[in-house]
Amino acid sequence: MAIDLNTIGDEALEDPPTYSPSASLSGSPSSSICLELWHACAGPLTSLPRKGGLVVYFPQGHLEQAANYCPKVAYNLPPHVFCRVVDVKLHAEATTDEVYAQVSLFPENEEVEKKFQAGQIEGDGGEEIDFSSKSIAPHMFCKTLTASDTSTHGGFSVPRRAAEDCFPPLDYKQHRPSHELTAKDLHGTEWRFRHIYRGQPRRHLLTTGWSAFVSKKKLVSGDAVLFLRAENGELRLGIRRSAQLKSGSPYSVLCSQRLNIGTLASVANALSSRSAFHIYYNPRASASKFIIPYRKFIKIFDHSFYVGMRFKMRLETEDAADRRYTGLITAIGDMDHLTWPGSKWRCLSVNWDDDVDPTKQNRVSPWEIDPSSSVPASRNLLAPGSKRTKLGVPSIKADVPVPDGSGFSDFKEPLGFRKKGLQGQETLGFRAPYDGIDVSNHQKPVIRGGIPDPHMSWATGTGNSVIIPLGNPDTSSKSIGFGESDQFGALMSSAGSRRPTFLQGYCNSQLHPAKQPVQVFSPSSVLMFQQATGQASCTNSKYIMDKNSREGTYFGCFENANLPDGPHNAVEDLKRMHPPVQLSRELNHPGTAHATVPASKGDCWDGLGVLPTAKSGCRLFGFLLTKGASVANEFNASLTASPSSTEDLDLDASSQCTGLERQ
Amino acid sequence: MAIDLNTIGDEALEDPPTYSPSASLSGSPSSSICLELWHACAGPLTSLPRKGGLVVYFPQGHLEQAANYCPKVAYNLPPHVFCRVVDVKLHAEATTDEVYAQVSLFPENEEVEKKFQAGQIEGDGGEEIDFSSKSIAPHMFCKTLTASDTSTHGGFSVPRRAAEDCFPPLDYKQHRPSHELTAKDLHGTEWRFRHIYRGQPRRHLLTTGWSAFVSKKKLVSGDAVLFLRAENGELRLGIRRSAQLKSGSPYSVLCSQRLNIGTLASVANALSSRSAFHIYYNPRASASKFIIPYRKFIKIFDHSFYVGMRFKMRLETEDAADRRYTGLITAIGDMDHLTWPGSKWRCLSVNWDDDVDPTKQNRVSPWEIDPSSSVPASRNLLAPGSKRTKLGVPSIKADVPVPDGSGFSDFKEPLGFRKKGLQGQETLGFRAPYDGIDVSNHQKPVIRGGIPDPHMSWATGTGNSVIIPLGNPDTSSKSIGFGESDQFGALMSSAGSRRPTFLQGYCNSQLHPAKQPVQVFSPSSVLMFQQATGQASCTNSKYIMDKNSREGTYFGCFENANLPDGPHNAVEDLKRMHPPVQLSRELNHPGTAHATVPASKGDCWDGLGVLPTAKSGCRLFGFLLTKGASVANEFNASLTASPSSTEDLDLDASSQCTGLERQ
DNA sequence: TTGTCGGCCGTCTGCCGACAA
DNA sequence: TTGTCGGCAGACGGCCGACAA
Repeated sequence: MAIDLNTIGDEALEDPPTYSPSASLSGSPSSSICLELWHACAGPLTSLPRKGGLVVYFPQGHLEQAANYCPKVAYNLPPHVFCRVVDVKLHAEATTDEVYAQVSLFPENEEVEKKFQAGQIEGDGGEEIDFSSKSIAPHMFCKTLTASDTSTHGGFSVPRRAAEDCFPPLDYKQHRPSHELTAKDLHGTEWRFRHIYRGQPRRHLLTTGWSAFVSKKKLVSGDAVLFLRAENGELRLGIRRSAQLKSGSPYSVLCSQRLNIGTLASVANALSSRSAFHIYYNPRASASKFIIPYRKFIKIFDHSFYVGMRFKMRLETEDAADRRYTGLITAIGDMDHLTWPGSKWRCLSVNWDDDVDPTKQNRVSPWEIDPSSSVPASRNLLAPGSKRTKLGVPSIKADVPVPDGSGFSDFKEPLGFRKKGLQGQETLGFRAPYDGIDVSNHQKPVIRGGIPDPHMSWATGTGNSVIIPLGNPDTSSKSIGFGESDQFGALMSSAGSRRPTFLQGYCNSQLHPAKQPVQVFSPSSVLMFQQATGQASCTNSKYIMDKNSREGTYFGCFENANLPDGPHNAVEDLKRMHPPVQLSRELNHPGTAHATVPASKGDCWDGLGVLPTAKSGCRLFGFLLTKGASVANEFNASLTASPSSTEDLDLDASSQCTGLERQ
Repeated sequence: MAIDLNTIGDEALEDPPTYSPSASLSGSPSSSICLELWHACAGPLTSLPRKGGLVVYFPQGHLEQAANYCPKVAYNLPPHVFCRVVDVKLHAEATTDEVYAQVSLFPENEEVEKKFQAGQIEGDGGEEIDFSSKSIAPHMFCKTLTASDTSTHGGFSVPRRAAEDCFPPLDYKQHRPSHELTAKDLHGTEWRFRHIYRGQPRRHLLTTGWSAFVSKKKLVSGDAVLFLRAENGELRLGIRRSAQLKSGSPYSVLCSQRLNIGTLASVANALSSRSAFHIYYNPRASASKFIIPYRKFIKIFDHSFYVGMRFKMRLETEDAADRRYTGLITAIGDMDHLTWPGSKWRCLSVNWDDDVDPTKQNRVSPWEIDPSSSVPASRNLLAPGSKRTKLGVPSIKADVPVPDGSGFSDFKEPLGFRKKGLQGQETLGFRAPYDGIDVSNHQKPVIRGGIPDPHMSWATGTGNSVIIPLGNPDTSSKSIGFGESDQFGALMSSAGSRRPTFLQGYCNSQLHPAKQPVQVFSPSSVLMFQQATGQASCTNSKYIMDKNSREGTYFGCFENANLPDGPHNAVEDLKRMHPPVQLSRELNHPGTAHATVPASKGDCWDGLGVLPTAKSGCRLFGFLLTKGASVANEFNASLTASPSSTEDLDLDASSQCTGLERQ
């Protein structure tokens, strides 16, 4: 077993994570998962939470991963669950080699969170093990299989440098040097191949044994295999299936079952009983992680996120390489307000500069992105101080900065919603509070102020975070049927700490029998609590909203529907401050300000999900050996260069049915 | 869809069962299960409860079926659960074609049971659809596959009568008449075969298409296929895998998962909340059904069951044929007294006259067997009236017959237990109460007596049923910490109805929050209740027993451990009445009385699980076409006649791995 | 009547270098 | 440097009647 401990983040070394490498459920108990191999199969962007660390768990993202297999029932779970990582186990599906991790989480209450914020808990901020490129096993390569590689006609063509680096050396003095290789897969199963150096010109090939591997693993062209030489010289062998087959394919039946079995129901159960629960995380099933280190999550409140902001983000490319893309925030708002009000999960709608959008991912979470450093200057210049004056919005309170209401465009919303809107105010969105000149002296008021600063939780939803300092907390809490005002008050005072307590705690479960709906204490979850108690449904809220503020848009179902008139009007005023004119102009011409984008071919990528990927690449020492400048070009080239190769793509050694049966 | 309604029992026609034929979960939604085919695949002995009927559900048997896959946790469930059948759905596993039924049950309370007994509920006594031979589809055949059938070398040899009866006629004037057949499997998938009549001598063969079917269904020699011609002429095609592969094989992964998911936990949940629950019943996974019509179950109290009694019983033979076996009851007692005290599930230990014991089934449930009509006379002559006198056991009460204590032999018990026993009284067992001359005038006291007759529930456990008339119910209930004496009293009075209320009701669940352990009301469950409340553990009972009565044997942990001294001594006296001498003599020579057994080769059958079955048989119109007198001989013959055929048995078209990989 | 075998032929598997991208 | 192809040989699939149980 060669687990490289140096693949673990430096800060974590004080409390070395004791990973529990584990065989898959149906595998032999003696086999164990090689961490390096697991990560190599999981992909370059995969990271894992550290055992003992504090994390935020997003049921919404979890459900998103499992959505293909189980009904979308949220069980009244809060959008953010504050947890400690009890254990992390690495697994691989026995039948498909799909990698997944079993993460055991224990729900924490806000006491721990407060202590952590106050610095009373040191060094376990939930650092995740991000397998940085330096720590990846040095002797490894990953090759996307060609039609020839997967055809029954021949063997596997090994890239020269890969063979020289990873495989035992051959005796090149011989005419056709060859020997037998042995490689272990994730389950510890050994695979033997004949490695030969032959042909004119000479090349490395795997012949005997290769086709058995292909058919047993049901590999098709476009899938990738990776070889990895461990420090003890042992060879490891993993596979990474192509992204196209990921959804809807029957090969992950078992995994789906594992995800399926009471996914969120068991979580809800664990939260109400304050017991540990287990999450199965498939790093290749969904682009976004739904367990995020608390420290990483909290950082999003140190940055401004505003519509029109440029950012960078790492994404996995078609050939499973790590690439940095750039994009533009087009809107900020709840992804599914009815079910997950105030969730930060994928609350940013984005447009990509680059022409490739692997998973059609037009929504990202704030912690996933990297604010582009070249932009803020120009953005600051655009800050419409004059507009604010021009619109004549009253400054409500001098020392409490007010988020402005611009920045949300519903240009992606269906027309049906748009028609409900009124005079261009179709949607409700909020810019980050510290954006612009007016609030420049409030860049970091959080640390200074002992006074609750609700704007820190801007993304919690626009409603309560604005209202509380303006209106009467008691009134608002009563108006929404939140009976336990002392708890609410406790929450308010806790907001005086370094950071606001927006995560959902479960500390008072003793006071409430388990039969009650899951308790939520943060303002952002008030609406959810209403739903649970049945005192007010979101439909009702929406009705009030439509009636009073005519906010009938998709994101219009906000908590502010329950506000008294005063604050509510203030919110409406805020929205008028920044009409979306400037935004939409910028969005319609994304290349104007920052022409880093090549001639956009975004439209032609819609067909990618249908066509097979004949392109291939080889990764060696983190260096992409694939030739060609653009992925798109390479893809097209392979299509035009070998039009007849599609017949090979149909070959599947495991299905040798006769013509009769095929009919 | 051709569901033959005439396959359903006649009595049920007044309320025709609306079966819900259902595709397997992962199958196509349009396909539907053919009832005839389902039953043909399930086996000749399979029966199904009727929708709307009253049944007894045995968690113990359920757990037995699922035991291969899930932990044996009984969740404090009572041994017998009285239910109404809400729905019955037929399914077939998509990947394995395993048939199973989803039975939805609703727990009933004893009120309904009482009404039913009093005749106030008519005509829904839970008749089951027993597919009697007359109702089986007339045009069907089932053939166990030979090595040649499953080899890739050739096709499928169709028995002549089968082909003439089930397949469309060929034009025999042609030299080699042939045409194409189409048959639908359980999922509605069509399979096409070339049917040809050729060879010298002429024979029917399925050639093209056959091997694809074999490899797709992963059939091996020993498995059976069955063809069935529906009334509309459509051909159906099913498979029955050989019994050898049933346990431990990976092919029923999905089914196991379905069984696994909280098998008994969900039942316990449903009982405590009085809601319906769903049972997956695999008719081929276990020999005994665990959902029994109430009427059938209650009949066991009309018959005597005593040690030494001869009986007949239908069992499925090796080649899935329905055969009648005869045997002898060797003991009567709980199968697992610790977990299921008083359970009637397989409470009879038996010895088989016949040399074949397919599932090594040495325990049966009373409703499974048919009392042999030829035996009782001789048995009555053996009734040891003289012995009773000889032992000097006092007659406790003249008009209350006393069960005698003979009849249980522990010759199958491990020695470790035996050593704990004392002077030949190693075990505690009870003969049926109406056995012998002394009680011959009590043959049917149940209907006559308005007085509670505890002996009716002889199998409920020996303790309370003996004690109650002798001792003071209040005393005994207090001594075991049964706090709710009024409920206990209610139970006692309910025992005055036509039949004793031994089934577990759940009518009072409103009074008890769900968090309490499952409520049980019958005397037989007292010990279980103790365990749940923690006031007395079975270990304690055992300790008392060892101390007072020195009953440290396997079946010694009975309720009577808690009895006051008086009745307890009576029980000890009862045990002394019939030392197991006579019984063991009879058991050691099973052939003496009824020499219906051929020269027994029982020992040589131990190896059956290892060797492949090369034997085959063909069933046509319920007539077994297989030649050969004894199954054992046939098996041996095939081994000696074709020693080289074993290489064919190894062939598996789906695994074409190279020699390299095989190593 | 039917299970197994040898004969036979067509297809598939899989190793080789040629060729070209 | 390596993806694909034609050539080639051996393995396998699968249809046939012979033979015998």
